[in-house]
Amino acid sequence: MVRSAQDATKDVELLRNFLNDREMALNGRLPPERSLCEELGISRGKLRNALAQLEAEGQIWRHVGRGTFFGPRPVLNLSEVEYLSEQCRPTEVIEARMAIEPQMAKLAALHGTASNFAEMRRCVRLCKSAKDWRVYESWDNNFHQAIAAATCNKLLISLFDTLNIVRRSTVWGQMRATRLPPKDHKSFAEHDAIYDAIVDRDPERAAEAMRTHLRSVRDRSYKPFDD
Amino acid sequence: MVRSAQDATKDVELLRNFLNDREMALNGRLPPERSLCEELGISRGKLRNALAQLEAEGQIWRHVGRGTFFGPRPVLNLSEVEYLSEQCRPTEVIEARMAIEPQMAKLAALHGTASNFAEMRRCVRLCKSAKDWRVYESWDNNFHQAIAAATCNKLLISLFDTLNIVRRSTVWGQMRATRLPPKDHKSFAEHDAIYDAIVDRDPERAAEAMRTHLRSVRDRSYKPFDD
DNA sequence: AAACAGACCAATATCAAAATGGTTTGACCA
DNA sequence: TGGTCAAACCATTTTGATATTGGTCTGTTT
Repeated sequence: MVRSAQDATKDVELLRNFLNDREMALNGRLPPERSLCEELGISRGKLRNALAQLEAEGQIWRHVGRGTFFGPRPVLNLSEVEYLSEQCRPTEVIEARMAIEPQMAKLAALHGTASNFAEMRRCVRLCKSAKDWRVYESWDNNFHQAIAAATCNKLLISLFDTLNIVRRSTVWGQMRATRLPPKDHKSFAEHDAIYDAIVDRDPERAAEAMRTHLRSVRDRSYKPFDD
Repeated sequence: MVRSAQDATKDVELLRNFLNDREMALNGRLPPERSLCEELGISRGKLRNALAQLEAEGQIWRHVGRGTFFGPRPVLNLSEVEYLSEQCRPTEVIEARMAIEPQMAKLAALHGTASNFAEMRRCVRLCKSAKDWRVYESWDNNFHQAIAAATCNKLLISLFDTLNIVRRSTVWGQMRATRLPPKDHKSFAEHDAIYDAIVDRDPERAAEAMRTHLRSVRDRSYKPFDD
């Protein structure tokens, strides 16, 4: 027993030294198991035991067909938004929106440019004049996207894009109760409030207006299920 | 002149009718241009002009090699984090973290489970005992990821993953000034504060502790450039 | 009983060929 | 002269067959 345990730790150290000598880069790929076990002079079973320990420590991660990689964790984000859409309940989506979009409105008020504001104004206007739910949703979507663009932060814009795709694919098909959006749709005033606060360069008011808008959207969409 | 303008709008209407008759699904793919122009009985040039107008309206989007798709906007998120990493300056990354992570801490305090807390405690402990910067960063990363997991929101977790990947790839290689992390590293107390607030189920305090931590990280990392 | 080598499996990468949106060219026509 | 059209060409992406890779099982050996 002691003998085999010593051997196991010995194999792990052999592997550790190999990684240190090679000065593996982050996310660098290790040689395939079949090559590596030969290179280290140990059997594939021994090698796999050592790899398993390093994986448990979070030093490497493995994936069938791809290989073994040096790094702290497997990359969970699959970019398969369809997968996310299936996994996410609508309440999760609205929760994520309420966590992120007010902050984006805040940054939009701080960093937005004149052309950002013009685009937002255009979206608000076309949203009001929409004669079809599908067109309305399109410009409502463009409005929120314009706010994201106004943050002037490419990373935030990208994150919002994925959030937005998931939102659209979960909400799509809902809201067919009425054929046309009403003239006095509640969102119109809320859009105006968000727009005004951002143009006034008032971050806190912009965030609060966005929260109010999202609360309204949430209550309008999920009230049937809540009560 | 009037004649050609009329023809142009006529082509657009022809295309609109085609889409309505087919009842295109969201993100549905249109036939290839070469087939569609034949099917509609117009030249490819005319078809492309009509498609261009619909694209300007945000009704469709096109991509070389992929096709023409029905939907409000091109899908910007390429999931190519490497691209984002090149496009994003470090200040954008820290800005995005300060926008999102405090909200996640808040939700973690609301929704976290006992096993989430245990994982967070483990990360904090192993972070303190790290004898190497790389190991320290690994457990610091795991700690923030545990907070994301505690939100119990798959969408937020996924968004945080991409944010995190970009962060790691831009920050990687920095911070080689000292060989080992100091025993009294400032982040240790900050991690404790975040962990305590979350376990105490105090959302506002958790968010504030996270903001403090991120401010500290930002000042420590980018002070050389700011002054 | 444990370790090993080989074979097999499912998932992924790889690479050439086909497909697709975008552009240019030259002929044709009003 | 200005516009239209068809064909060719380009860069990018998809597709499909093949090779590669981590994970697993089996029979043999020690």
